[in-house]
Amino acid sequence: MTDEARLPVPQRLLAAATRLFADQGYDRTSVQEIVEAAGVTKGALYHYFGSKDDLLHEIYGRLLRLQQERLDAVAGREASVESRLRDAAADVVVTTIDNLDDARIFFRSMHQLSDEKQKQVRAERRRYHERFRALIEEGQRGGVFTDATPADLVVDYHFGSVHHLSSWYRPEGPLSPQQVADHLAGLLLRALRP
Amino acid sequence: MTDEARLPVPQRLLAAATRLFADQGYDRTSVQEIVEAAGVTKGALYHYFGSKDDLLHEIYGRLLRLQQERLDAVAGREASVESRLRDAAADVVVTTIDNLDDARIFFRSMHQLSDEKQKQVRAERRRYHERFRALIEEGQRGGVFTDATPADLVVDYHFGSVHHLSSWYRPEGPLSPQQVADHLAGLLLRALRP
Amino acid sequence: MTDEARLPVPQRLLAAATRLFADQGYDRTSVQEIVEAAGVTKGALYHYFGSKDDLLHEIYGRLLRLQQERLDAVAGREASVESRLRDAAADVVVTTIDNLDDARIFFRSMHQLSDEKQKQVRAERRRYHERFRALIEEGQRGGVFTDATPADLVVDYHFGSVHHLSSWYRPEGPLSPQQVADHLAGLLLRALRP
Amino acid sequence: MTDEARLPVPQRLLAAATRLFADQGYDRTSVQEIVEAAGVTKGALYHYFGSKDDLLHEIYGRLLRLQQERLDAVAGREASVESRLRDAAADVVVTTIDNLDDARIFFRSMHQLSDEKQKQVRAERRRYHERFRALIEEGQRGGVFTDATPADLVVDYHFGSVHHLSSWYRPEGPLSPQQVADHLAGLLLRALRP
DNA sequence: GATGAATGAGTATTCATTCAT
DNA sequence: TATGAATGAATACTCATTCAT
Repeated sequence: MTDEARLPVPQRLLAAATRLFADQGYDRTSVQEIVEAAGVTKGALYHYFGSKDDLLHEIYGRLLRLQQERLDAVAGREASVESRLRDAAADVVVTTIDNLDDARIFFRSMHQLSDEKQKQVRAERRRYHERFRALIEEGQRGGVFTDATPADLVVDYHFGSVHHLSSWYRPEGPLSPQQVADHLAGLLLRALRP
Repeated sequence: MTDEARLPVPQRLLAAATRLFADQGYDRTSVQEIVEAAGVTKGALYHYFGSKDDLLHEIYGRLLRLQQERLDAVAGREASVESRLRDAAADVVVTTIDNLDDARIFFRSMHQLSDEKQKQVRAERRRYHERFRALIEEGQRGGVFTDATPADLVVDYHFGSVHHLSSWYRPEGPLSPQQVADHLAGLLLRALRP
Repeated sequence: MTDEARLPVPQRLLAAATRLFADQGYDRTSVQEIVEAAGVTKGALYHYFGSKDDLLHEIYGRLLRLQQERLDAVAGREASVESRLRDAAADVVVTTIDNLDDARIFFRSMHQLSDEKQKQVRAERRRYHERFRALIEEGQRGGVFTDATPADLVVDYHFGSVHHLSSWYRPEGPLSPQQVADHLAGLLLRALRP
Repeated sequence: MTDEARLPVPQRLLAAATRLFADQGYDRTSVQEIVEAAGVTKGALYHYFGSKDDLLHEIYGRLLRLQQERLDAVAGREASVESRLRDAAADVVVTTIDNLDDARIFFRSMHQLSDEKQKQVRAERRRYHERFRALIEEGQRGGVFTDATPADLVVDYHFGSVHHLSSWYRPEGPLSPQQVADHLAGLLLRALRP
């Protein structure tokens, strides 16, 4: 609170909204609660954001941009496809856990965005999905991964487990984010062995 | 509609609520919409259900009971642990797809249940989780599955992909429910190879 | 108030809205003021009326129907065209004064109706206008009225003065509604002398 | 727009406000819309005008001063009272049509002025009304106009039709402003024939 | 069993105005 | 002169639930 209180108003609003949306869900969080938590008035919120929906969209955008950047970096590296896929699979787990509030909102409240913004988000997610799938297909073509399962399905298999993290992962649990990431990447790579 | 119109009132309400909750989400669906879709009045709804929350809880219960029964049946069969796990993993995929509206509600609206009912649901899900985990541990102890990854994490890995089905599976897509189930069970079993 | 308090809720709301819209204008009157004046809650208002706009529309409809009926009756009588026009011209003045609140709302707030409802009202007013114009044209064809001025313009001339009544007429003034009506009808008829 | 963009800021604001008030009504037009249309900021508006109300008052003042000047000029001419009344009656029609946006605002939004400013405007209109009435009374005393109708009522009769212009006159219609003016003045003069 | 009128607390959003810069 | 962030009160409308019939 004392930390956040020093931030500029828009960031303060975004931080408050993120916490509340993650805890209570988008529909259950009122604009009034957000502005109270941020220590500003409604007028200030609507000065910076066009609507409650805009806040949600901005939270999505933040996480999407972060993960897309990291995937692009990892996938573009000079290394074996196995190594790149393992790193990509593990990295998305770590960054999801590091931004667990954002992730929880992402998977729980996406369908509460306006139709128009939902379309936009879906397009960005598709780009992410396709980049990831390309890695798998590269390995399948090279024979280092089995092609027993269509690459699309493999992507959905892995991302299901990433989404699910926000349902069960607790920071106070026995496994560090990196350990969880290594395990989940390991499962994926083993499932792809020819 | 003509089918549903013949059902007894409580079932008609449940069917209408399921469709609407799946399409719009729990919070976005008003009691008025439900009773209109079911062709009854508010008084009738409150005659059979104590609250809007009760409807949601009943929808959960229906799916949970179904999947628990099927898991118990499969896990109790006389067969190798590999065969039983493969069947259990595939079965939950098929029944999830067969009840995709219920599943969508399950994963999207659970946190909108009252705290008390949420606790109850969580307890039932834990029972399901534990039964599934026991199968994996059995295989690990017998050496037919690797124990590189803790059984708990494996369960979460698989159930992540099951939850995720309601985000991407479309009946009009190229894969039948059984085909998807076989692929996902295959991935799980391959990941568990020693 | 004691009178109105006994009326059914919808009429009570309409009476309260009429008084307030006439006094303060549509935009300056809040739904809260209306329900307080009617002694009910907002929920009750929205139970009977879909929107604030609906109240306004209903007030219009009431006056329009009344005046259309009376014009049709007068114009359809067996009498000279001069006599029928004089009666019609005077009658609309009297009923406007008798419903001065409705009339004030009519001329001051029509453009605050939703576009869709405005269209509807305009169509109904056109019907009224045309019936009135037909009387004038009948007299012009028969030579009892001059055709120096197009009938359309004559109708607008007269209705201008009718609309204007709500700006200046005061019940406590020196002229009774009937006296005002006779004078205004007299002016019209004199202006139409060949 | 390019024309207006060159005007000094206060005139630009007044021009934008006039257009918007005429189109949407005073209450439906926000200060934000006005400053955006004028290409300035809120601070600038409040630098030149004390309030939104002031803009409306200034628009009134502009039209009132114009019409008062013209009436004084016409009424003071050396000519028969018939000729002066005809010219005055026609002139107010032409200047109303030439400033139809102002006129629309005048008749539609006057009651949205603050009480104090409304009083001021009413006093100025009364002066106008009285000057016009004096012409009619002059003709009645001289026997060139009938005194069958009180002069006050005759003024209201004519001004009703002037107010009404903003409801029906369209520049693209068949009659020019001068033609409409001649017709309406003709009706008035015929109605006053002894 | 079932109705539907009524409640009352809640929702997101708008807006004229102020004021430190 | 002019900015634009911020206020605070108001706005129309929604909704789960109750209850007399």
